[in-house]
Amino acid sequence: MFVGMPEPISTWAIPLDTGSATPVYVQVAQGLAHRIESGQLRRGSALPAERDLAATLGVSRVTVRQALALLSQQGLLARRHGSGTFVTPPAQPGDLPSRPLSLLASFSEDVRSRGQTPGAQVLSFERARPTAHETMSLALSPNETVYRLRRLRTADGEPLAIEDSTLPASLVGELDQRAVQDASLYALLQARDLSPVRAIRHLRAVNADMHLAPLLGVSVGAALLATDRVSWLEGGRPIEYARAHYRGDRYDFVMELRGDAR
Amino acid sequence: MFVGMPEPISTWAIPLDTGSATPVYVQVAQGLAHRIESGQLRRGSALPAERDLAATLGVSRVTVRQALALLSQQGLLARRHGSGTFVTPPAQPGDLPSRPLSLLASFSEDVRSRGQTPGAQVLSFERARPTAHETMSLALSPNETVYRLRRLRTADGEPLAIEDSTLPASLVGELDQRAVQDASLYALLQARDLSPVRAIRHLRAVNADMHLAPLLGVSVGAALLATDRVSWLEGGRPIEYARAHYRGDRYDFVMELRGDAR
DNA sequence: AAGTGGTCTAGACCACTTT
DNA sequence: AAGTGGTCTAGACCACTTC
Repeated sequence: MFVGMPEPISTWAIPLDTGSATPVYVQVAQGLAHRIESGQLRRGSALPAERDLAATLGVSRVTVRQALALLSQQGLLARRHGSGTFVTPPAQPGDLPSRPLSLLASFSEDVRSRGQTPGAQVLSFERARPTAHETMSLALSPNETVYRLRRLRTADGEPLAIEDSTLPASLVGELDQRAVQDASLYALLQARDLSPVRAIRHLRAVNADMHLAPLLGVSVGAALLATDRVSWLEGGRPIEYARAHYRGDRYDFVMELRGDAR
Repeated sequence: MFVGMPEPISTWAIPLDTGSATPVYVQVAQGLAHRIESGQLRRGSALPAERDLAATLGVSRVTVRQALALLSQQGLLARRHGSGTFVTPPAQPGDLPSRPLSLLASFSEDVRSRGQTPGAQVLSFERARPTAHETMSLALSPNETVYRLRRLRTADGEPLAIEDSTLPASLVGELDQRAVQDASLYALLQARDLSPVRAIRHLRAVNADMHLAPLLGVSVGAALLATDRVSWLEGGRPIEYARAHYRGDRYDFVMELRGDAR
């Protein structure tokens, strides 16, 4: 395809060794990755169309797509249907602004402390019987019921996390969807004198599955920071079990550790 | 392919709506995911060969491969070249054993506290000029040099993390590869009276890139828990900057939070 | 309307694992 | 030797975005 004068096509030439042990699509991916990491391809710049790349490299379009998929999985590229493929070097650890430390803070406080505006959108709300896992985590007795709340959490309007909260109904009293819609859940608990004083939080990294990916606006397989948290009241009774999945590209978790090395 | 009597092929039938808005490969993936999540497919059980699945479903093999790739990205399936495709439901948060809390502990202590045996394999060791990021993190003055150490960290012999450590040469004194080979780095520092008393740690979730994936024995795109940590001595001087990438499927990070809710 | 990425096909050959 | 997943091709049509 001849266009006016965009970029010399020769810029996109990548030496390919078809007889090599490393697959062609990996060679293509490495070639492009090198251009990105060395700064030859600026953030946001567009790649040639798949068909053009295939033609200049002398490989099939499917092979080019395999290479682009590989780089997209790594977060180096973003593909926009009908528009093009663009360079999106992921945020480097080094260029993160130093942020306040996360303590026993709610999502809202956490986001606010980062200088952004928190938001929530209730995806589901129900009163139900607890699962086996919830029963154990919240130290429930048989026949107790729980409130279960799923919210999309946003920062400056952008999806940041999916948060699933479970609270023992017997402890929090009556709760309806309206009460939980706008305000911070912690603020609501605080109003009822149910502020947690201790929490244990697990953090893991997982790949986004088909259910979570569309909710967060990421592609399947994107890295998510998954956290499980159980919070206790002063007296030692569990008040909340919360599981959250944060977008890996939009969130980092900060903690401070003190004490002597042992 | 007719084999003896493995599984009725009809078990693998998935209703496909070729005219639907959702792509066929997604439908296939959802059908398989449902079987896995509902427990119809036990952990470790093998799927039919790609060619067989394609034949029974009436789609091309490429389409089947797209579906399997999707599930593989989510960690539901493991594909073994020459052997087959197997069900590997990822560890659920709920079925993790409760583990001791991570404090200001070294990797070795951390792994040991989980009841496993830590190991290390030095991938590279050098004395060099610091990068701009290292200079800032370690508060170095110009012209200072650093030791840079890259190690594969293992638990019970299995790859668990890649750890990149940077230490100011002026502070730690002479260091050679032998000294750093077997022992814990923290133990070595402790011997020189250089135990950190405070650290700040950032955690994020990232997708494994082409460099890290093979080192950790995971596929490109697998979720990794990335941590950045700066440690300080009693006097407030930075003694170590460490970046680690943990396998998301083998590691979870635990922390305890105290204080009143505010 | 033109250009882009997304999906799908049918077939081929290679590389690895198991028997 | 047989069966498996891995790679690659050439071509087709669809869906979305931009002009």
